[in-house]
Amino acid sequence: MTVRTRFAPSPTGYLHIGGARTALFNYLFARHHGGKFILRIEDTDLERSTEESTQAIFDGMDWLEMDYDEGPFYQSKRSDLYREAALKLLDKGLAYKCFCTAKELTERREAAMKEGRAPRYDRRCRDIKDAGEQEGAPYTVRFRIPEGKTIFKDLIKGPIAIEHVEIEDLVMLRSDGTATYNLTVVVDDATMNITHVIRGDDHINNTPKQILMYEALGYDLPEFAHLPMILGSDKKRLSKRHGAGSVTEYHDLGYLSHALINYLARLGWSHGDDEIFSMEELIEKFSLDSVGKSSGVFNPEKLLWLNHHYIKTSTAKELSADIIERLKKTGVTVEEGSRIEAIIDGEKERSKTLIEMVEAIGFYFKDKVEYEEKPAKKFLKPEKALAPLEALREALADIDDSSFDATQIESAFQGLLDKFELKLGKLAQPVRVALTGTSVSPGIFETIEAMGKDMTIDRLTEAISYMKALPPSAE
RNA sequence: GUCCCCAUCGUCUAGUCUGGCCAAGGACACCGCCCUUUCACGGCGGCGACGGGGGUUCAAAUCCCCCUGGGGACGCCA
Repeated sequence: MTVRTRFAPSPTGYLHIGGARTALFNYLFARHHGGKFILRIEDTDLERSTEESTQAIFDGMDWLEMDYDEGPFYQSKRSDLYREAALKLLDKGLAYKCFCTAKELTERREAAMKEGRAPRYDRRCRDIKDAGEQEGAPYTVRFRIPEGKTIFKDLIKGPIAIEHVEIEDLVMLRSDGTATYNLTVVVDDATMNITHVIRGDDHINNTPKQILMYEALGYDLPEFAHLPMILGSDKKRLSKRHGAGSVTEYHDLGYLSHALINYLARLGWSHGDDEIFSMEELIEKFSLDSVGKSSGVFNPEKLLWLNHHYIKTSTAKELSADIIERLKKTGVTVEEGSRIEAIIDGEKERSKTLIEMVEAIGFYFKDKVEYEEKPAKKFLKPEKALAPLEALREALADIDDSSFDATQIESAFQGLLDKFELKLGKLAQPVRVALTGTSVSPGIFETIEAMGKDMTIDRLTEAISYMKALPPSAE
């Protein structure tokens, strides 16, 4: 039997961290077993479902590169199927009509809560004989929960038993005739031949209800696997409060999609002491046996570390399109090619996000350098830096345009160090400030190479003028 | 309130099923040192946990029970 899993979000918001991990585990499990992964949009709640949310979910799936084999299916287009199933149960006496109004139910529930009783439906319409009298009145269809208890073996949590007295006779069809979640899920998972239902453990309590419905409808049961929740740093269920909500927001924040994938995979699942996994490795190694039972706290620091790791190990070529796009948004137009790649290579090891990288390389594209106050004051001192910088400008000008590379630049530096009897740091820092405006940048030779001869000389000239214009120092 | 689930460093986790190899390993974060033209990267080291109590056993992080703590569910939401 081929494995078939599904991700079934309701389009009432974007694809968030928790949903993305559920999708990922379904995806990995299906791929690992050479099965199918299906996307289903659970949009039976017309009030809250929106097209924007549906699109946001697609965007998230796309960004994370989780491709699905079938779907997207929309529950809103399958209402006949659900209705048919509900009517069948009604016919067989496994479901019944309930004439209680929503208002009555809410009142009773609140009263029960207040008195410390279980806020469960009291089954008052279960056996009414005079249903005929109610003819014409709106009603819902409720599933008749039988006596006994349900035990199922969860692939992650192990055996779980729930007494039926704890389960209420749930509404399957609303008074407007539309189906509710527990019915749609069962009908869809059964008719789509889902073999493994992998979802958040907030659904554990729904599982016995659904198993009972599978049985009532005569369907074969799938396997169930309930994933532990992801919590925020306050140990509360993860929400927007804890940082970015939508996964695509992480793209905007400069994260690589694979960093998020790797992070999400390791939150709740492990493979010995390994931390870094390519998608291929995840597919190869993923197993529900290695999924933990306890909930995990979302740790942005570790995500950041992974992001940094993947930036470091990406090639400049791989990053360049994204970086160029981001530069464009800051008003800088750059062509693809070796120059931007050299710039990216210089910055890869020190940028934890692509946003940081764009900020860090901004100096290459500005018309004029803006000196930060502290470094300028410290390093652009005429009495120390003026002569070396002037000499450097000449030495660099002497290098042939075609061989203006780090090696040539380094030997130009070396000549000056000997002449002025300076250590490299004493020369590199003033140069760095002159070129970048800050005291922090990649290696100075690489920076000069990436900047190019003309711009380097222009900026050295600017720094020289700047120092000359300075009032005489008291030192 | 009732039911369900869970419990190893601050966090993610290995180890738990199949008790001894665990005076508990790795990773993130943090701290220190080294490398060094700055910042990073990297290297080395440090800090730091089996929630508590009872059992079972020659032996318990590992098995059992209770307590505590945390999470979840109880909708004409999904």
